[in-house]
Amino acid sequence: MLAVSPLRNTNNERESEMEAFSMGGDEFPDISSGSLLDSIDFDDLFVGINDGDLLPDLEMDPEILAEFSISSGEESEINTSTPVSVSVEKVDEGRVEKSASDTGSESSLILEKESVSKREESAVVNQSHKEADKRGKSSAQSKNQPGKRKVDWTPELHRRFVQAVEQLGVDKAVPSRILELMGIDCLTRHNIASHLQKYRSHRKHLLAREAEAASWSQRRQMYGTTSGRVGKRDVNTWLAPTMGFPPITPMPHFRPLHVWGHPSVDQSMMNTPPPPTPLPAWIPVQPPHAPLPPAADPFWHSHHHRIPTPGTPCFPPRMRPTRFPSTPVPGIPPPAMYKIDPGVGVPPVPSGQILHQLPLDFHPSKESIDAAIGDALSKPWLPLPLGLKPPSTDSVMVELQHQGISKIPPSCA
DNA sequence: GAATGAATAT
DNA sequence: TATATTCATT
Repeated sequence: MLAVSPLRNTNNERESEMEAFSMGGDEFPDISSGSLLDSIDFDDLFVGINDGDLLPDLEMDPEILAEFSISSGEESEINTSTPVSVSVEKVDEGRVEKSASDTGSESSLILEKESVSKREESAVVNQSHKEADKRGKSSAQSKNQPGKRKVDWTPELHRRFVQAVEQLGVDKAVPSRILELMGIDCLTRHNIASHLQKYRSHRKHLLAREAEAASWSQRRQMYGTTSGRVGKRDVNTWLAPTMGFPPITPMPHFRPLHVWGHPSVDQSMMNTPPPPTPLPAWIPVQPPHAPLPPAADPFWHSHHHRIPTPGTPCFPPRMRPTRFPSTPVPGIPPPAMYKIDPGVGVPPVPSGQILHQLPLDFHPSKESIDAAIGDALSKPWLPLPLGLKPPSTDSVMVELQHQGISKIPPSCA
């Protein structure tokens, strides 16, 4: 069972950038435990990603979402020292072939679809048709030769990266060690260094914003604004997800789950209410002072995440939304809106919180919407947040319109 | 010489 | 924008 710590929304980002999200409890495995990461079923965090049926507009096959790609100008090769299934895609003049998988016969896609709970790690190497230059080296040696390969940091690869960084400690994580822990031979220290640079940069950014949020919190207290309630309606007291970027401090007794396989989150984020931020106009039916969806981590907006990545909030599987009319937004086709009736066992999601964006046709049948929503809600871990992008014509926004919600359903325990 | 990380290039 | 590459530093 997950105990939910005081959860607060940190929606203070004006840049549509994912901030932090977390839920957790003291019943998570201790952070100091070496088996912590192993104890987490990361696939639960990615529920929904592999729902190919709901994701018709992916620019790549759903299975690749959990894979990483490396573009190469020549052959591809992956050697893994860890039990990571590796799928190698060769792309040669439009021809794509899967050439390897630890399943021996099935692609990781199939495995992921068939077994949601099974942790599937896979890698994809995409090879471009650029001029090969082996320079007399073996394929392993020539991997990632300058200008030859480009590592595509997919969620899965990033998760492994984060896992390694956390294992080492953010301050002690250096490329060589990270590479070692990741156990993906097709990566080079330079690849890691580059990504680490970005990772640290983002971490620094988060720290700065956290300080800003803390400042806002102080101001709100000074001005007597009660956090968590505006008027008669509760607003967000729940912390938005922290995407795959670094926990700032260890949390020995608080193990929030969040996306990207991040097993931990900065505790300071857990107690920092966001500054009031104007809601984007495209979000219909927003109550006054309703919180924004959590600002998105850059990874959320990468090409891998054109669909929402599952976050931590969870809903009772039995919950079903009911439709309600949406408020038209000039210039933006009104998304199909659903409300989720207030009920017991729903996490403290704020009113107005976007819960799920379903890449459906804009005018799908009621049945298909209901089926899609129902499918989403049936998952113990609902994907969220959905970023701040306006609903596209092929998406359906699901928005929580009610609340009065205070406890975690047993399904999340 | 290798590793690192920041700056810069692509 | 994301990643690769360069370069100064250790």
